[in-house]
Amino acid sequence: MVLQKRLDYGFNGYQVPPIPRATRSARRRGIIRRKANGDGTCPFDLLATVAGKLLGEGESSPDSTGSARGKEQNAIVKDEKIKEKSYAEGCYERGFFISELVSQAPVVNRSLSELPHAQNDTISGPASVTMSSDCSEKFPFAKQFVNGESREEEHGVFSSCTLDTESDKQIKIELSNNAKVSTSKGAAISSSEFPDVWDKKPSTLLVTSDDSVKLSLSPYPAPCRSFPVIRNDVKLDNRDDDENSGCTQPSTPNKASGSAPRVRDRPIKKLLASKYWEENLKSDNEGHANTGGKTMHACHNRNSAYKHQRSQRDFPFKKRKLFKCGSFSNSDGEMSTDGICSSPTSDLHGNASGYSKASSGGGTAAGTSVFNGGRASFKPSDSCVKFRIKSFRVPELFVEIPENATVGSLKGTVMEAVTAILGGGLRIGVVFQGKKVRDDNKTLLQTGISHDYKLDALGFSLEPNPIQASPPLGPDCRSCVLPCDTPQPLTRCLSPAITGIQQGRSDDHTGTSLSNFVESDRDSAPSPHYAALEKISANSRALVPVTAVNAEALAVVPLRKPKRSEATQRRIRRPFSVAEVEALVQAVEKLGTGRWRDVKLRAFDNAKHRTYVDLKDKWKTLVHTARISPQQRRGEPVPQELLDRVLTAHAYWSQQQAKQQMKQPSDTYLLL
DNA sequence: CTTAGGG
DNA sequence: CCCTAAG
Repeated sequence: MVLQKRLDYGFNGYQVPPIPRATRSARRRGIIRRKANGDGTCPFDLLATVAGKLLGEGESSPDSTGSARGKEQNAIVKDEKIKEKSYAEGCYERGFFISELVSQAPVVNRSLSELPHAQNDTISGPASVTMSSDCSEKFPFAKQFVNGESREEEHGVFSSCTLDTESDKQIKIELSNNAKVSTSKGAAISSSEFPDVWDKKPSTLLVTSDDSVKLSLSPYPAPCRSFPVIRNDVKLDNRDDDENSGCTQPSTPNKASGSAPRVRDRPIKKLLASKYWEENLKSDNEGHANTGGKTMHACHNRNSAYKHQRSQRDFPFKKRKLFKCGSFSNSDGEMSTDGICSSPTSDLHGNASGYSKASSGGGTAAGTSVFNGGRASFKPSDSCVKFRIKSFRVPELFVEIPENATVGSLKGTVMEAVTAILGGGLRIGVVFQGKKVRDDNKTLLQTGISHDYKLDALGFSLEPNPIQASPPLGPDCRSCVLPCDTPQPLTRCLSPAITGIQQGRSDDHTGTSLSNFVESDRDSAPSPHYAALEKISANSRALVPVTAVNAEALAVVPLRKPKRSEATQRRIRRPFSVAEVEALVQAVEKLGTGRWRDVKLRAFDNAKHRTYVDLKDKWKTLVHTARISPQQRRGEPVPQELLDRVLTAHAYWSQQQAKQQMKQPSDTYLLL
């Protein structure tokens, strides 16, 4: 048995890098453009699989004339803004795809079952995948929560993971220190429940069926303290008898898990799932140079989020240490996840030091078997680092679709895009102490990621697959991975984007600004407003201590209104090309300075992004450029010949203007 | 809305 | 490029 220390990290969210925005014209054409995804070797494959299923079979498939959307189908969105908005607010909601996925439970089930089973691995403990969605929410996009737990004795990969789209969507990951890096990456997907909080009010519905898995939603009673969010867990179980795949109605709210339809936890499933992911991750990660990470933010709120699509381009993500686990020392191999690692509370309070010592000695046996029981797992002795992924935001997608397309097709298209991304577009990057950890085979301990380390130095990033990576941001964007600061101020943990999302409903300002932001983006063209993004990224805290995610945070965070507000995004800089300069010079030579509107019409009528003010400014800079030494000039060199003409024309028209000036005054004078 | 200029 | 005053 191997003693392991576990680490728990909380992820607040991921931000996915935006995909280059299509030009306006392109947008008009209405075609979706998204990057093809690479191979599906990412942790999200599972999701992708599900999504794929959806697309293929689900009613929700895009083009399908889904009955559900009947009303909407005929609706045609004519206004670009509207379209974007809808995308932004609707389609992109992660709730959207996730919920969709969930609804397709059967698929999930299948995926899991299909996962290769590692023979060597021993799995113990609960292996159940829990998905929950909260129907209570009006939000069309149900929130889903997926919780999977798996355990591997020998490797102790990760215990469990939770994917929650709830307002606080989070994914929690637990790893043992011995876990390999790759594992950790994979782990991101799994999470465990927090005993304390969650268990208290387990309203879990189990849904199962052979082919289909059903989801039930029952809101999790809001945790008293730490988790403000309400969760509903649905567990998926394979039942032969159950053929129905539909989603169970949320009606049965709180059945205790026990009483519930019965949950057969199949450790195997979980394990498989985890393994599956892990493997994918490994393969994916290996050999790939890490390119600029992109971060994905999860959208917490229905509304908000998507206004920032552009910004999604990079997403840094951060993590924080929930609480100091350091005290735990560990344990052996336990992988029991739930108990120990999961619940922040317990860790924080009681277990810590005491256990560690005690257990470290001989905990082996316990560790292994622990898992079966489920609760038993509570061995405090492990030192773990907890991760909590608060949410995922879908990376910016480009969608162009004909105006006469149906809403259904739009949805489908978006789904497709999302699926593609999940399927192969992302990789997980680990950054520790400012360096990317490329060696997937190192253990966390070897890497230095241990419970007693400052997790602040650890960061995760979602990176686009090189293949489909979106260009926009430079390869090196520091902003991609941001380590979290100290866990202290919860408020600080929330990035504007996230915050906005979370509070979107309540905070009008935020919403507005976000939307505006988007709008401006649109106008501006190709490149995203990086600056804005960067800002957001910088401030955002993808990872947050689990404890952090609470009411406190939620309650507090009045989003600070973006000062200049994203709404007023600066237009992107677009250097004038030599050709443009040529056209400008020619026009000015003919029309003179002072008639910028005419110049615009004459030479730049087609360049919507060039306003007459821009032309005037450019002329101003050209004159300046022409007067300085070539060595002092920057940017694309302008042929001297043009600069000479600039000076000549400028001199000429200045003279003309002067003449006019002279005349006027004189006339006036004369009049007087 | 255009110009003109400063920032 | 932005912002603004001024026409």
